[in-house]
Amino acid sequence: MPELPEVETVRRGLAPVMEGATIVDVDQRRPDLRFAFPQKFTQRLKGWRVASLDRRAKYLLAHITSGETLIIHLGMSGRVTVDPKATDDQPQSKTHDHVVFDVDGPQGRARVTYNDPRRFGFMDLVATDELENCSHFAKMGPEPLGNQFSSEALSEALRGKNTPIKQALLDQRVVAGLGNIYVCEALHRAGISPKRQAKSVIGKRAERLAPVIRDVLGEAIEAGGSSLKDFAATDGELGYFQHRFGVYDREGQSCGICQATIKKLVQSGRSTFYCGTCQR
DNA sequence: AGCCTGCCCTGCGAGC
DNA sequence: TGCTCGCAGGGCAGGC
Repeated sequence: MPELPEVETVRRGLAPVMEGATIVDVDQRRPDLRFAFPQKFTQRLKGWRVASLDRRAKYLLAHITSGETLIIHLGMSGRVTVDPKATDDQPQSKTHDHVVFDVDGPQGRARVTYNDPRRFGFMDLVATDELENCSHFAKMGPEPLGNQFSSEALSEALRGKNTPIKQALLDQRVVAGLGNIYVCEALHRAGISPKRQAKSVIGKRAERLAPVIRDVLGEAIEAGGSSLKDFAATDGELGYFQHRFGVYDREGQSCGICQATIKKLVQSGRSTFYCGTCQR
């Protein structure tokens, strides 16, 4: 599911109930998701407070007063919901509710539930001052909405890459947080073919692409993300950026820019949607 | 080192 | 109606 805008939408929904809240209880209902949970997962969380809620690329970060950071990755189908009214009496539990956090914060008690049918998601605990060097982030590229990201930084990261630009943008070392949807959308807006060699996206093309990546992500965050099958915000609200897709999942429909028919191809096993007329 | 493929897992829609 | 197949937003390991 979730690319950067969806994870940011989740972060914004969680922040009011999680930030400053004490983790009263953690119910870990299985030994693993995609990976095993870290050792003594629940014990390392219980009783501590969440200092702040953060995000890096597609990863949700809860900085804990113990000095560790809880890392949550939603994989493809992970979903986090908040039930502010939940009490200890008979919470209704759904299938694939794998972890339940009971928190007590400025806004009172709340139950935060992690649900993930495909279990491609995972959680980890890492020392907060080692976060940048941890395995998840050590090689990761710049945040596309941050100051480190620019057309110069982008063309530098793409320099010499003998791979289609579509695949290069999915590489989290080039820019962090893009997934299949927003790569397709950004390339369409920038008028760049997904098949173009990454190393040729320099100069004017990189100057078009970098700002467009920011725009697409920013607009998607404002729209509450894109809800295809599983994504929803923490309160169950659906995002609506999917209604603004220029190309994604629009094969056979007409391009909003030039009216040509949107095409689909498969690149390294993943669907690419594009306009063969205005993307060059 | 860079690049590619396959795979982890469940659910859902299309097609027969 | 009921099955089988292909495909899905991500990222890792193992191959070349």
